[in-house]
Amino acid sequence: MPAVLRVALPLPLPTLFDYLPPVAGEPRVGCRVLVPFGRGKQVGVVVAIEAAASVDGHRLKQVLRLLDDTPLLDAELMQTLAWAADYWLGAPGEAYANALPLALREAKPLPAIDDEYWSLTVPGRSALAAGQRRGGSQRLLATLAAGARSAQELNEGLPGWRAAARRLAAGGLLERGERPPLDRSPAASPAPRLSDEQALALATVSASLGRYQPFLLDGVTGSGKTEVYLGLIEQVLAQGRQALLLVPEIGLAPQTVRRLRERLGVMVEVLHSSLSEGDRARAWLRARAGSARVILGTRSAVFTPLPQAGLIIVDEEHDAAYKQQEGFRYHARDLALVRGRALGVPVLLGSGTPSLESLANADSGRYRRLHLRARPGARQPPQVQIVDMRAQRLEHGLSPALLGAIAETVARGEQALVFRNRRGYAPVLLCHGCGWHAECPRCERPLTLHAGRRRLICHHCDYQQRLPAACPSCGGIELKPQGQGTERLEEALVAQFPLVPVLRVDRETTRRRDAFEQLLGSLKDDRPAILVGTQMLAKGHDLPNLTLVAIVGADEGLHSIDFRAGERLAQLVVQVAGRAGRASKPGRVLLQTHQPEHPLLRSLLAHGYAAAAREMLAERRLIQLPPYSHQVLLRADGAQREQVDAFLAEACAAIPASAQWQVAGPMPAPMALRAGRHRAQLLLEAGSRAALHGMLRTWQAALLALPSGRRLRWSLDVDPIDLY
DNA sequence: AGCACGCCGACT
DNA sequence: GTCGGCGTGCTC
Repeated sequence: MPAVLRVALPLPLPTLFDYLPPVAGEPRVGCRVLVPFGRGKQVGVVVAIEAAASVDGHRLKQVLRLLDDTPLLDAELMQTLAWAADYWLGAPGEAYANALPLALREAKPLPAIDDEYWSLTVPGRSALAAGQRRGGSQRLLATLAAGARSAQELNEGLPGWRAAARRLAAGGLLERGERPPLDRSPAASPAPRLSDEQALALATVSASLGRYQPFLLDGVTGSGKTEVYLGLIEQVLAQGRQALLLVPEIGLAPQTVRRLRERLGVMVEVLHSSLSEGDRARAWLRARAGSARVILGTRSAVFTPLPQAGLIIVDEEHDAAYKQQEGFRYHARDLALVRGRALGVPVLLGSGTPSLESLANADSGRYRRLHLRARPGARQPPQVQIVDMRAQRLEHGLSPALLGAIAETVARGEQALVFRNRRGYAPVLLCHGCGWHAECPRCERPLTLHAGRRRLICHHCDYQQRLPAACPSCGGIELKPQGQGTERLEEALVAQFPLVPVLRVDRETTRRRDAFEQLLGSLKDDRPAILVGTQMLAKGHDLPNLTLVAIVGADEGLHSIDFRAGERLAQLVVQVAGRAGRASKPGRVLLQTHQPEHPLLRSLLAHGYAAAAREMLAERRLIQLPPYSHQVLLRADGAQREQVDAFLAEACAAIPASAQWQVAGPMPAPMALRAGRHRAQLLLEAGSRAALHGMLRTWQAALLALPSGRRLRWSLDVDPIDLY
């Protein structure tokens, strides 16, 4: 009886496809196959080998070609991917498509696993010694004289080296190789002395190596989490095993890579979206081969094969960047835990401001908790103080108390950071003549004034228009910016402190690749400066001379409909505040607010994040919100409101009645109109995850069958992290 | 998702 | 009389 191959194809379809085995080769589960599909061809992954097809035999086509002799995806990854597709309601093929780098989803031979290495030839050495070359060629020769380098290393250290390499290789001065030469063995630098808390955390996780155990490492920025990670990775390497380190965004990666390389003395593979597809594939394959020992990456790196897994670390586990917000809506932190269980390795979640989900898991005993409270180097926690904005005479949104504190700081030769989570000049442009304000025609939300570019821009859909000279409604010229964005704060601070450099850090000022790095790099030294910026400033570079952090207008989110607004605000405040003060210089944090008596702020400032989180958890438990209930959100958007409403009404009717779940909505989305499309949603909540999950696939199938769903866009989000 | 098939409007 | 709009259905 001929076997049938069940194949996952990279399409957003809820089904797998059956094929007859190829003429040649022995396909196994986890192998890629090239198959005919419709009029074209697709690369799929063999998910199962069955005795009988699930469709009529005459519809079966034959696999064109087996692409892998041995499975590209091992049993653990196959199992985890199937679990993930099921849990997050993904199309089966989409999970595989997310796991495989693009270059591995083509019907081509696997790229060579060894990196490209360049070294000097004997004539090359003579040429260097004779000083025959200049400029880029000379620099490249000098670099390689110290030992062969990989293309990756040269990219980092010598931009534009490739043209020089081509010239020199043509002259026989250089030679290109494929495998690491033997003379490369970067010496590991010694570990610093650990604090008692660090040593305890290290020993506790270390005792669990070799089996699954989740840990929540609670430690603010600067508390030495990274040293704990490094110590553990060192032990994992010593056991001949691999370590996977996930970070929320790659902006944090360059410094982390450098630190890992210097400390561990091994190559660190970096996997992230801005890598070239070839490099991504090579890194992925090296992990699969086991030659990559330490893998550092963002969300999608959670799919890296780990045949000799020893440890998985998720840094800044509370960060929303771990949740994919489109297509296959998986959560990399949650998936890391699933993989840890399947691989039988500990999973270490680190954060100074853990998510309420993780805190609840620690409370219930599912995670073991580790604390890093003391700051090494006897660093004092910053002193946080509320500035009541009511009844204050404001200077462009800055209170006298705040300006005074900045003045004192720069007078001492130190640096101040003004944090405002809103870019542009002003969030609203208002006509004092008639009350008209500039609004986005496609979102019906106020347009943000960007004074430098003389434009009004919608921050939701990027609609832009020129700044009107007069009110389009009454013709008056009393158009007044309302509220403050970073651009306006910068202007106000420049006017107020003409002798101090004021640097603005937001998407506008850092559009160039490494402008951000450069900007922050220039603040390393001991001169006074004032930084103004958005979220981008919340993490990243260590600024030793920064002693004052002023948070402006962060409390606006407290009125949001999203029940996670408070949690996010608390995390943001703590992360931003953590940037103040280093070693010898104590830090100070000012929180300027209209709601000084708000319970969350009071609790946060009086007792810290842990206490505030505890109160928020108690509240969530009381009103049965996550993590004490489970949610699935059906979002829909379409050109006409009626379409959207009709679809959601039918979707709602398709939910079987049960006491095990509750339905909220259909209701308009918090942004009911965005980029000209009407948006609405339906929320499903349940106390039991299993009960909820039991009905989801059936419901999804019912939704797919609804004709009203075909003319609009809709998606199901399991465990949504925001309600937008 | 991509692509074909299939019936109704403004054009060389 | 056609070219082409996107609604509908299918892909093993």
